Amino acid sequence: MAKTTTPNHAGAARQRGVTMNDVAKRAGVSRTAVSFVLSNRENASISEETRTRINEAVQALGYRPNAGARALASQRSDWYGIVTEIVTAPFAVDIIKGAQDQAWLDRKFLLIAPSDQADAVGPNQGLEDAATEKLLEQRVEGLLYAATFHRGVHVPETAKEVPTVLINCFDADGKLPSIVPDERAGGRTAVERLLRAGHRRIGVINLDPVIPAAIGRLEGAREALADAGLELDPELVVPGYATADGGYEAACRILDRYPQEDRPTALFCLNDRMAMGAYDAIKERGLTIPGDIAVIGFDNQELIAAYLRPKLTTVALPFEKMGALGVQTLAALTAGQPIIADQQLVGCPLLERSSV
Amino acid sequence: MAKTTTPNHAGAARQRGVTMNDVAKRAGVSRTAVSFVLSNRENASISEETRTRINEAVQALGYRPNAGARALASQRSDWYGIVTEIVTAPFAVDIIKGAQDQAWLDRKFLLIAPSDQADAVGPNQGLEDAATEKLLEQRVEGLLYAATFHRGVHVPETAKEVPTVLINCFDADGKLPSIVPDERAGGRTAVERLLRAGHRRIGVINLDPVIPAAIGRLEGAREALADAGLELDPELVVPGYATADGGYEAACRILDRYPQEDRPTALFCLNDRMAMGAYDAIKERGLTIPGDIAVIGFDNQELIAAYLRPKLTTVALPFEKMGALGVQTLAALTAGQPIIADQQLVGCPLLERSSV
DNA sequence: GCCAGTAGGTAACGCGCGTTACTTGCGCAT
DNA sequence: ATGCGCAAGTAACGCGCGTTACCTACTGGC
Repeated sequence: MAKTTTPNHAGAARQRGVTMNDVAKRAGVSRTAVSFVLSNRENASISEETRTRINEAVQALGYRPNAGARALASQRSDWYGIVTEIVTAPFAVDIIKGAQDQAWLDRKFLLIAPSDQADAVGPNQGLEDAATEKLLEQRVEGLLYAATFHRGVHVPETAKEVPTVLINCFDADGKLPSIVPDERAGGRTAVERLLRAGHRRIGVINLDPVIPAAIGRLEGAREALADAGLELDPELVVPGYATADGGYEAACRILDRYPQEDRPTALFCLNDRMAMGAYDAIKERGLTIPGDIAVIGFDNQELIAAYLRPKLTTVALPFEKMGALGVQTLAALTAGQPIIADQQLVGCPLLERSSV
Repeated sequence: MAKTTTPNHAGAARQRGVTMNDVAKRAGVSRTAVSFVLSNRENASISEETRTRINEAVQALGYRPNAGARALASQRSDWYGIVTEIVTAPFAVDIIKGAQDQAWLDRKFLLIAPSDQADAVGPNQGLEDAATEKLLEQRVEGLLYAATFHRGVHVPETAKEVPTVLINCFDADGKLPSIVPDERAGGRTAVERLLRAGHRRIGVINLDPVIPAAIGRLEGAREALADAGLELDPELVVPGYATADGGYEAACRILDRYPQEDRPTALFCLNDRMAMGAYDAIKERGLTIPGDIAVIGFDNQELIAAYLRPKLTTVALPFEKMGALGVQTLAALTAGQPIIADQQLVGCPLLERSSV
């Protein structure tokens, strides 16, 4: 039996990688000692001298722990998974940033799985299942679901094997904890800002009235007006498609409907894209912003709000903070701690620019 | 010694997960047989009957393979890693989408690591190193580096232990393969479009002249003009900051400098943000787009280009395609295949809208 | 009646590491 | 001299799985 004893694809360029055994051998100690040093075990007793010898060996060999093996042995992966449509509809990409930053701080790794891979044609649900499945195969310790816009969603059944938190959406049928923007407070903030600038007659360019964003923001607007002893005039609330064109048309309707003295002096646009269209309508009529008409938006879509002329004052959706809070909640959940509430609301800060 | 023999955090909710052994036991076969069935080994001989019995057991128990253990045993992780600043500067997020889609098709998983974590304060380089290190600990089979804008970069030394491909950037000092947009051809495309519409006198709103995007796009513009027997008038090339304001100012300068009959009839803005500002300058002067002045942009920043009024005709940066090509190149590299070229150029398609 | 060949499996090793139980040497009080 | 306690380690098991080498019918050809 004169077989060569190199079962591993030995000739190839891929070197086997240095293991703990190599380090141990070089330092003249047992592998266990190396493991103790590398994982900083308090109680285990290793002399300062061998400790440094081991560390030197690690340096010299360029040893790098194998995360997979570590996960296998320790029964914990240090991974969270996030399944999201954001990768393909990047509007709310800051959620990922916030989540990732927070995960990094916690020494966790965030696995990002897209929820709408065109792997197989079919109803979207199946594809989310595939993404979830893939993440569970990686033995993630917790799952995050993130949506591009605030709405109710259905989460695959399999997800419930592991702690799960929803971000910018909520569980339409179950009891999963979620993190969503405080739309109502945001709407209030926007209108209060306009009132503070002296406006009494405020037009509202509304979104599709059934979505949570529209419901909440409008409710907040109503509250702010009520606090000032005013009522929201239903005639001044006009709906539009959530686009620049939609905003343009809605603004035209609202501006052309009244004689100058009855015309609203401010417009609350329920998102920045519509505000962008409203700008055009206002400028077309020879009116100035904010001199003749003040405009306030919502969402803080940087690419629009910061580049419009004049720059758009708007209420920001706290994507990054929601992402971070999602990871924090997940950490609490996996640690077995009770969570604060089923649904956590995150405030929407006002961003002052130049349109009010 | 009446110790309880449950070393695992047994009381907790976290069940141990069903393993291959469980499946084997339930199907009344050896674990090896299960492994053979699950990995679809061609040569191994398993009767059709036991095969279905095993599959039934898998279903019944809800068995899910442990990716980490599989990676450990098979010495291949099926992971690629991508290091990128895109997560925090989402302009080019489509690179991730393209890469991820392609990875998914290849049954690979893409680990996304942000390159600018504020983990420790210090020069950016160190942080990229940390991200790279973390990915290598996961034993990724290949590395991708993606930048938000086309430029030269320095890649951490450690990255070179594994096949590496750069996307939307290139190795400033070494020989790593890269995927970048064909800026020159894109510039040519833009100007050819304007020429085709009959324009002879074309103003160019330039970026910082030293960056690859500016150099390439301008060179392409020059070529297109030369093909038509024209020369690029240096006076008509005005630089500006890469913002809406910068575009506004540059457009003002260019529009106010000439009497009407000498005024350029078209503006080639080297990015869409500047085009956005140019729109304002044009409209302010009572001119129409594209009637009096045609405008063409570059980058195809959806949020701007598709929402400007009129919608902006522009040349798109092929982010998604570059991401996909990056993964394909990586696949070739890890398979030991030779790659096509050190630097692959990807074409920039024209997106016709309404501003020309 | 015997051997070769094949279908249908199984035992056992190793991947790299965490962890527990155990061993060894040594100083010190009795 | 003996026993005790502690510092400083080490041997060995198991995590879940891929893989190789082997084993046991059973069939067919001569």
